[in-house]
Amino acid sequence: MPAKRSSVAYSNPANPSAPEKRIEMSLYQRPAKEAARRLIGTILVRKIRGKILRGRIVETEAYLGPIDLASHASKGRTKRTEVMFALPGHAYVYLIYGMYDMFNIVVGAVGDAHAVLVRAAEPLDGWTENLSGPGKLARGFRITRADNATNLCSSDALYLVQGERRRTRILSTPRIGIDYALHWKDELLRFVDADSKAVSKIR
DNA sequence: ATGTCGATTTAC
DNA sequence: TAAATCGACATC
Repeated sequence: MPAKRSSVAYSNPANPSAPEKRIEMSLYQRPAKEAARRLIGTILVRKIRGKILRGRIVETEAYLGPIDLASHASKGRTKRTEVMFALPGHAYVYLIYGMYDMFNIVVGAVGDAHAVLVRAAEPLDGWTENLSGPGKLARGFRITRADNATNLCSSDALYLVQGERRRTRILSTPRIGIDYALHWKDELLRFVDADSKAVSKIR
């Protein structure tokens, strides 16, 4: 019997009877700058080894495809970047510095190669874990390259749901760790929840 | 086949 | 301030 594929999951401990609404393609189909901003405050859900890990996303960065010198897509369509060019709504996970996996969400239209790097989250449900920083976030959620190309709209193990509806002050800043990217290093493509203590760093 | 370097983290 | 650690990519 295959697992049920539904956009609704009943796993909100704060209110078990309240269905969580899955983030669907309509959000992922937006350009990276817009998607990155809208993803602040949403909840990342990971089901692994019979457990559910949840965290509220508080920091993201937008990567704008081939024209963006900070994006891997600027190197062209390769085996590694193929998912970015072909699969909006799917995960793009890659290894950096030989030891950290980076969790990205492919966004935009097919061929745009836009992506959003998820950089920090607040652990929920009493889960105590430092998720402030992209390497630590992926490690905490047990996300690895094995999760590359996962469909976030249909996977039962990795997906996003709507956060609690509330006003969230969002700040934009330059992106972190891309000083090599010429003028692109100054673009305001990093988004943070201005009131969260879980943001990886101030700037 | 070989050299360079990174969308980071941690320790000194 | 620098090491860790390895795969992607460019170049030879």
